[in-house]
Amino acid sequence: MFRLARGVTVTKRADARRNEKALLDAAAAAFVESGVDAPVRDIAARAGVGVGTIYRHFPARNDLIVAVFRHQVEECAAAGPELLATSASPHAALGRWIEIFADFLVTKHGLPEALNAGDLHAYFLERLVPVCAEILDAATAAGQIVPGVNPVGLLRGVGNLCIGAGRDDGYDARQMIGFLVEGLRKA
Amino acid sequence: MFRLARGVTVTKRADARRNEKALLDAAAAAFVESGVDAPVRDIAARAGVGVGTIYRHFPARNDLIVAVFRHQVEECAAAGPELLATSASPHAALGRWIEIFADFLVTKHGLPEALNAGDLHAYFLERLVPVCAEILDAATAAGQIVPGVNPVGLLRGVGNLCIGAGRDDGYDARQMIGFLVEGLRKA
DNA sequence: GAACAAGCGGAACCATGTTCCGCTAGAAAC
DNA sequence: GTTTCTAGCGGAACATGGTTCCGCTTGTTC
Repeated sequence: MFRLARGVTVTKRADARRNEKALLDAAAAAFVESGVDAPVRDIAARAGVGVGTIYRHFPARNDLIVAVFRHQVEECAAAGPELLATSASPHAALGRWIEIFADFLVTKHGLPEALNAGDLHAYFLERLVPVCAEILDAATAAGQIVPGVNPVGLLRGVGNLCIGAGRDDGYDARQMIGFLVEGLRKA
Repeated sequence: MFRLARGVTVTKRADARRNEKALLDAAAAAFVESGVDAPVRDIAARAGVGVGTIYRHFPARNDLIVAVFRHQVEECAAAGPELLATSASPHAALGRWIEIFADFLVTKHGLPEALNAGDLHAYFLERLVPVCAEILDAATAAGQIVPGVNPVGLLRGVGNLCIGAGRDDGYDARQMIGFLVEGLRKA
């Protein structure tokens, strides 16, 4: 993998690279079809590889999940500063950003649940907390929300509220999230 | 079990009654110690019975959970009308009742998660939704909260917010629930 | 084309919920 | 007290899911 003598080769073997791509594609498809709970074996079969191959590329199931959604998390993170710059007010930016975050979660069957169980947090929160903090700071500075709102707490709260959205019982995650954001307002 | 001829006997066998009690006690203890995810086998061992016995008394794991917490759910349900009668305002009653509900969930390791997964809903929600609806109606009628808040949605939202409380990362479920209830207020 | 190890496949392992069935032992009948 | 019947029991066995392991394959280099 890391051939350092005689012409610094740092490339993986061709088949390994191919398999990793195939796995990401297969996982993405499986997640859409069966949710992020799709069994490892199914994903492996879909990609035409053995389970061992999954675990070589992604040491745990969660790592595969993170890899599949990394791009979208990145986009969500990028939306933060942009909204802050273009919105009518920091509180409006906050509301809109949370909406984007929630839309991302709500459309991924089983992701919100998984976020709580596994240690997906590591990456998802690490990437998004600073963005959330920035918006929160701006809104606080503008006197639009109560002081002392913890970005980690807010993100986890919103994530939790997304759980079970999409089952047709009378639960509207977006409405609840709306109430939560509204409740942040300074009285 | 149901001997109807010759002197209507409707009692279970003595050992069966004893085992059911032992199971409830064992489960309660296991839930406190390891959360509601405590393996069925552990509970059986604790009660000194085989797993088969659990499944005869409680057809599914969830039924055991419901049985263990039924009493506390009942208490929570009873608190509703009482609070409505004694609180300064319907919105205050709502806040306090939600607090009681949340306290119940937060102190039961893994219960909020389980509420979403299994079909625990059946009983928990069935019992609590009408109570919540009554308080909500009173608060709406008093013009203290926005109209159209769905009791099922609110209860599930609060339940979701309780997930992961008690892990010492910076998540404060009660704070988030406070924001949510505050967000219900009529602007 | 020989040699080496990166990489592979999938059987095997572990943990969990649930089912099944042969045996045990309450309790009614005498 | 004994017999008889069956409710009820224990726990092996099955299903499903994540993860590990190891002998074999094959890409890559010389």
